[in-house]
Amino acid sequence: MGATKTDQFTPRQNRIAKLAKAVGHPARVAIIEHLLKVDQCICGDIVSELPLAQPTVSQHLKELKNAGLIKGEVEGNSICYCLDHEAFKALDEYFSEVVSAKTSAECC
Amino acid sequence: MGATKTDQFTPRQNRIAKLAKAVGHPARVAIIEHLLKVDQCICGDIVSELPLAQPTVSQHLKELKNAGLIKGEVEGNSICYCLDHEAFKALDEYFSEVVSAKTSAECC
DNA sequence: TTGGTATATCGTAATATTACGATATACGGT
DNA sequence: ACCGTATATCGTAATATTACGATATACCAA
Repeated sequence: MGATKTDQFTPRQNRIAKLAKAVGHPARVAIIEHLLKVDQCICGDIVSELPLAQPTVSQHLKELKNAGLIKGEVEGNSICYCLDHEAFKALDEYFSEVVSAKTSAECC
Repeated sequence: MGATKTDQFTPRQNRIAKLAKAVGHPARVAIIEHLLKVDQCICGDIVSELPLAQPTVSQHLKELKNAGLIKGEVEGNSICYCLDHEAFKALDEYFSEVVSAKTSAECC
């Protein structure tokens, strides 16, 4: 026990969960924020922006990439990562749906 | 080591991460979906909708509540939980911002 | 008050995540 | 070829999450 029963849920549920999970760490939120701020692909400098050691940052980047939130490759002596717009759009659409489906029932 | 360094990040980063993390499990996405579908507070029946045992579902509900995504209380022999609209709005706004901040730089 | 039903909590095993030192890899400059 | 810089991977310790059986709690109905 302990492992998530991925196969028991729908592909959509798993996809949203995977994307949201990747956003579910402040370091990764900070990385996303930084990618937005520099308004272009990261070419170095991520580590110095975060209060974490270099291997830890690398690991977070790997998870963001694995979840499909960022894309890019290492280019020579620096990395070139940027946000994957499609993934964020999927999240945006999901939460828009939830918000707009607001029910009239407010018993709590 | 191993614990998230929460105090090293901004409150906003931590808040978004906390909310997103709570969505980051397919069982919890399924619970949210169910809450939307029944279009009202849950009055029983969550366990039978999910492929998980009752204590596990209860634990997931606790986490959703702890993160602020749902609110409600136990009422007699059934629970009365519903989505906390504000929390989802916060997520919606966050991802809208990210999506709309799409940069022209697309080097990857 | 006893029994049935519904949810929560406890305890705990299996697994996953987080963090980082040490080390590997890869490129650019000299 | 060698060095400095930048990123990735390995190994591993600390912690968190996930899942569920057993049990507790709370309510309603008869």
